Amino acid sequence: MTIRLKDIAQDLGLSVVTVSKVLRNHPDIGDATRKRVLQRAKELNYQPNLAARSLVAGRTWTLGLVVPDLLHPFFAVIAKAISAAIRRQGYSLLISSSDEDPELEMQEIRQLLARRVDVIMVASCQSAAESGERVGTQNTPCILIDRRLQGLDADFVGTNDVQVGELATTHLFEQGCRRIAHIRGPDVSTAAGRLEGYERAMARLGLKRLAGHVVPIGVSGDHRGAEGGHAAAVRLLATSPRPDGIFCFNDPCAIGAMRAVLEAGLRVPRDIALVGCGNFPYSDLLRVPLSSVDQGGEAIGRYAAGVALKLASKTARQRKAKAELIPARLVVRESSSRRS
Amino acid sequence: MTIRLKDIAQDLGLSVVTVSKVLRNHPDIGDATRKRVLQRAKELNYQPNLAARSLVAGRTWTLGLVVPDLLHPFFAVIAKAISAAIRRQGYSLLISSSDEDPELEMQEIRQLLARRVDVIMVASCQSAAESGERVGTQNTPCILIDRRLQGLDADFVGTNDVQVGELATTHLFEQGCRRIAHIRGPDVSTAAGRLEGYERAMARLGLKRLAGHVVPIGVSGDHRGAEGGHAAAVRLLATSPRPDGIFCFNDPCAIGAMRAVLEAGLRVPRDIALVGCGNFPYSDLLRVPLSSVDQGGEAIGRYAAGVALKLASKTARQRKAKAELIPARLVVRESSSRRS
DNA sequence: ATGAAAGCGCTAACAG
DNA sequence: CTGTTAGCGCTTTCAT
Repeated sequence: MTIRLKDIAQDLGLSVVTVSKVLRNHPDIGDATRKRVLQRAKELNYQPNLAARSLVAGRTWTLGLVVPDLLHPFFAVIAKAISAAIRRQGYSLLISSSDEDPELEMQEIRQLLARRVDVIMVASCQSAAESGERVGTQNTPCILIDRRLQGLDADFVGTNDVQVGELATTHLFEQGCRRIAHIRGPDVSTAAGRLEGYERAMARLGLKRLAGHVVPIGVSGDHRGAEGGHAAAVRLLATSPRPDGIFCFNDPCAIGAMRAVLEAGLRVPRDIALVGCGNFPYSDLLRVPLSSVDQGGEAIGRYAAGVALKLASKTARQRKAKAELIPARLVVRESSSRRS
Repeated sequence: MTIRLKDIAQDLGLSVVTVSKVLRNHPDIGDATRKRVLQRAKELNYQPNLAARSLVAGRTWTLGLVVPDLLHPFFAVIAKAISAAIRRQGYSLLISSSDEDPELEMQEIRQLLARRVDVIMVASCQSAAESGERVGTQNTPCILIDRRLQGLDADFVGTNDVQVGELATTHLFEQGCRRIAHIRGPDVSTAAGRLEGYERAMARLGLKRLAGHVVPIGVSGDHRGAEGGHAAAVRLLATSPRPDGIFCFNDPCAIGAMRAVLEAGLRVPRDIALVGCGNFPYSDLLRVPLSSVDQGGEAIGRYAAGVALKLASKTARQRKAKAELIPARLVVRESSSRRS
């Protein structure tokens, strides 16, 4: 039997209210009583029933997080950072993986709503084209992570994706690349931002975007990203003139592209330089260590947690949704070092 | 305002109970009423308040999972598999990372207990030597994942670690290695099991364990595993005779060891063959693709979820704790292929 | 400084 | 078939 407020009250010949007050540090309680209660509570290892507390308080001290894939290090690091940041405040995190399936994502969100989490954070896999109204979270505050959604007025925390594209493209240029191609991602805001950054940089650098040098990855879902990157790179290798640098919209894609380039008997970075995005933990252990743009996943998680806690304490409700762009950072490795 | 049973009851001129019954498919309800209720509930997008339901039911339909590090792909895959398996039954998963800190782990477990999760699953980072009594979960059922604990009578689901050691060692032998070394892990049950497997295999194969050929990794925590593996390998390289094969207790460790070997100007696998454990997602993209023993993380997660659901439906309480060993599987790659 | 009463949203047991 | 009563464990007035 798990012990209740009532048990320790009866034990001490007090009322439940008194005990409750002591346990929540309510001021007007006699010092003697307070000590007795604290003592007994510890002895019995009393744990307040959060469900009961939630029922009356109307909040659960629980946050919800939905990510496309927990196995993906970028989302794992975000989840971990959030978890660490909210723990100290007594919050817990309900995490679910949508497996890059928009339907499943909706279902998970509904589940979180039913559980009355105080805030929902979601890295959505809904196509950016369809309006974000699908992800309605009623009056539960919602924070979009990493990927924006049209038509949903929610806070956003994610990478500055335009900057990602500019950083990568400019770097390739500086390494001597003049025919810079781009393997673009699926229809989500991150891919669009990176493409835009690529295009801006190309324009600024006075480079022409050659025919067939921007190819879509075709398959979505990072678990299949390497295959997609491979296929896309094969198409790029068939163009003429051939690219001498490729900015891949993420690391799995870049890894697949690298394989395609090497299989074609070309050298990385000499013949074709590569830059990815995500800065996978083991990027520097690859056959050719991969240059990559770091998205600052930990900072994203930390920042999102901060916003969530603010939203959860519901004082500041009804304020305008804000977007926070975490700066990206290029990590140069061998795959793009042509002038060492 | 989130809508309640009462709202839709008043709306329809019914009692709360009737509505409640309809929503839970209670049999004896008039067909007409049932339809009206269902209709209205959908219109209003009614979501039952799980907190209230939990309070009366005494269960939360929530499971807790504590892992040492969510970033670690092995634990991420387990979390993902559990999440997917329980979702269909209407359960959710509270996940927390203990950061390989025993104190934090205890704290997280307490938090989960306070939240009255139906079952706690924990991949503990408590040292195996200290008795598992620290991880007391009162009368909340507990499932140990991956790592066993002395003195705690809980279900266990994890890899057959002795088999891991035997598989790896035997394989190195078959590849022609005769001076097989082992970098052993920290004081947790998995490391002990793998060491035992190594020793059994050595004995069976008639090999002598040479002086200094079993070295501890020194640092714990997988995030620092590569450093530890590097340091350990450096020590191994200084022994005489030098090993010609190393079984590393996990992949990060093996990756560090590989770096040490290559830095010493030796070749992998020609001079020294390497086998790790964990089968990291990107193991085959390393400089020298790494042979590794796959622990069947997904199967572990699936199986643990099954046990948890059984435990949660509390019918079968008080049965004896059982251990389920998921078979390991060797994945051979270049780092140990000496006879191709 | 302490306690009695009421109620959070829901369900179980029984009555009509 | 439908509704009444009671209560899950806790907190919030409001008396005392």
